Amino acid sequence: MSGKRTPETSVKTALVWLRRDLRLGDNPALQAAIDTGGPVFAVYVLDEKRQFSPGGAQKWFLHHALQSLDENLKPLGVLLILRRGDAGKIIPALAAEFGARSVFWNRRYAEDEITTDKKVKAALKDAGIEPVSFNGALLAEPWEIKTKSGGPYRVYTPFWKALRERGPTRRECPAPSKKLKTPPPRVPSDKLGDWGLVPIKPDWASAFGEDWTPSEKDALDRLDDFLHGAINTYGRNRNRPDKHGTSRLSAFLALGLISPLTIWNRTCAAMDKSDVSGSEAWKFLSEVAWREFSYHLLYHNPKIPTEPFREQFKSFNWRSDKKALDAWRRGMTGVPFVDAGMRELWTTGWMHNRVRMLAASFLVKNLLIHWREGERWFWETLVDADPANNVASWQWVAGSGADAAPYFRIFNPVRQGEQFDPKGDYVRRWVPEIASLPDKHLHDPSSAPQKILEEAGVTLGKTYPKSIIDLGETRKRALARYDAMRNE
DNA sequence: TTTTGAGTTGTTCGA
DNA sequence: GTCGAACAACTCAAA
Repeated sequence: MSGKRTPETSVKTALVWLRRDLRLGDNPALQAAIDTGGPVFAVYVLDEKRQFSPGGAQKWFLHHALQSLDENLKPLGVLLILRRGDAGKIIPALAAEFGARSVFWNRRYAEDEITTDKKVKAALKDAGIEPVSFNGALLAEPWEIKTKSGGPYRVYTPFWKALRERGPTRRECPAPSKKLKTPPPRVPSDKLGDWGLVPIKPDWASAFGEDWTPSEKDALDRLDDFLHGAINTYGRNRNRPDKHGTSRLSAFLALGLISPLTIWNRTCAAMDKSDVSGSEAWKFLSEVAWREFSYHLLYHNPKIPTEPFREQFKSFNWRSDKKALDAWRRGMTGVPFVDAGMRELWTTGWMHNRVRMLAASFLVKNLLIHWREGERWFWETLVDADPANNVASWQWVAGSGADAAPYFRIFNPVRQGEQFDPKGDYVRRWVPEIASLPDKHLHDPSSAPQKILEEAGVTLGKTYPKSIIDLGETRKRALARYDAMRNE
């Protein structure tokens, strides 16, 4: 080593460890690091061995988000350092190398993440470096919302009522704008391009760029657009995959390019100016609150990423069926609404929420395949994969989750299609091989007379798969298996 | 302690 | 086509 990288001892160097909070605005850890007045290093560590390390699709998003973050940090004089490996070792080592007085981060809530953070905390303390953590990810942290008897909520509606009454438990902090007085010295960083986050061959993310511009600015623009448009029809159109009825902010929330508090505050401001219908806006915020509820569940029930929330589901008799699982993943089940969703997911890294529910229901109820298989696939293919949301939502659909729907509520993808994609625009877009079928038969090609199939150029089993299961029979089978579990 | 009302997102069947 | 009931019981949260 040629000399010390350590800055003057009179200057307090700060390190901010960024994770799923890749933004400047409303970032308490970054703000605190900058407020120290000394040089600031920002570090992102990629550790693919960890449970909630971004999956394939999210890596694409991450690549662009880091690029954009770096561009935003530069004018402030904050250096973004990229490292790969065990954060438990890398962060304390870097802090020591920089002669940092403090390390700042925003808290995480999954058991595996908490374990890593505790390890880092202990190592820093041993080295005489101060670890400082903040709430940067939630409106209220899991220990801040309690039932009257002091425990965590296990049902959404009373949780939402309590959260709404309490409101966010911290203030939004503005994006830093002043250039730092003492920029930190240059430090080696991994090259983002070397991480291989963006697929090359095959380039399955080729179409992602049409839907996503992963930057903080794009997140704020999306929110702004939403608050000037779709929010006023949110209640009606949020369930319509054939329309642009949602905010499409999930991917930005998942990697923290925007905070839920910023969403909350700007939505409330739009309501106050009475530009926006209150009932529609509250409906939107209640969806943001579902994310909060999932985080609270995950924190208070650390085993739910792998174990059923409801104990009795431990004995549920899942099927294993590689062929069916594969057909589901590829969007080749022969059930148009399910296939449309699974193809949208593969092509764009995102799937409309209504379709997520019925595609998930199809896997766990009609096919009786374990929700963890679905959870794994979604983790790999969603740009918005979120440790809490993904797990809690899959368990909800499977019936093993908190506040689960009664088991007898089994989605029928044909009925759902008729209801939420009535003109078939969504299915025709993603399943073009049956696009010429008339509306009446589009969601259930097997119902079409041979003549109509021929006219539409559809040969079931050839140009488009025959449905791999009978919806009615598999529904009965699922109910029977649920009964068997209950009677054990 | 006991009681009471309620619980994101559905489907089918029969009148 | 439309409507209400049945589908199961159980657990949660608050009074």
